[in-house]
Amino acid sequence: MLSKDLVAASAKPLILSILLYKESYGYEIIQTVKKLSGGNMEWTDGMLYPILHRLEAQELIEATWKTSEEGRKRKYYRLKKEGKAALAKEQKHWNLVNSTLTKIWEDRTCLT
Amino acid sequence: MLSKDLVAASAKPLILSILLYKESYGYEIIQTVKKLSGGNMEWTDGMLYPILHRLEAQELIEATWKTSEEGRKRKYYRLKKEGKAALAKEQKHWNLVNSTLTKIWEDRTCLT
DNA sequence: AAACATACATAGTAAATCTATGTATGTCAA
DNA sequence: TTGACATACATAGATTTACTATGTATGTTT
Repeated sequence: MLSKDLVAASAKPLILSILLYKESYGYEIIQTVKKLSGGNMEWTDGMLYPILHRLEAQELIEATWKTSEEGRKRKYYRLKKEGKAALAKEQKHWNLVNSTLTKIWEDRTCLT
Repeated sequence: MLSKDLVAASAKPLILSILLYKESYGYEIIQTVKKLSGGNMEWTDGMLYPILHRLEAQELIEATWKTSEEGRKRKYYRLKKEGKAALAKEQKHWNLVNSTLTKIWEDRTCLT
């Protein structure tokens, strides 16, 4: 089970990344994350929806209600311009931390 | 400025990694992290000490007071066996999330 | 002797989280 | 046709967490 902290740190970049290439809605995002992670990340809807609402409040994404052919209503989220910029920043930060960790994991002499 | 979440998620693996190869103490750990990250990660002592205390309570690290040649007292932390195992787990989890993000960043077709 | 760097500690406020719960509807098998 | 299950979204509020602000102490430099 992934730590709370790691889930928290990766949720925002993951969601924004998923929405970068196509609109999606809560339920589908959960499935996408599960699939992408090889079944290791299993988000609950109760944790995702508040995050989506927050990202929407921050104007990084925006929502539209649509009705699918089967008649089911879904709230589709789309990445806004500000969201794209935020994603770039998230990506930069993640890579910074990742390279710091990688450095120490691959080369112990970096500590001296 | 790195997000709170990212700092939280990386603090534990970073500290354990630093202690894997040599004993260290709070003040020095802060400097090591700063140096390793190219100046991008600047931890405050107020956030680090509670984490060290927690890791100690979890028996992942253990502390010994020592007096340096200049007469200054320092609390040196050392990685315990359980800490090594915990680090391996942290590393595995981090890499899992990292590869999920990397996958989506490098290959948009993975979403389809 | 003042300023600064080194070194550790924690109370308590401030904030975030996400579990538990609720609503609603479509599909399919028995 | 009804019960089970999957789909789909929402949020109050208890619980947990984080870390700022503050305090102590001492060595070094100017």
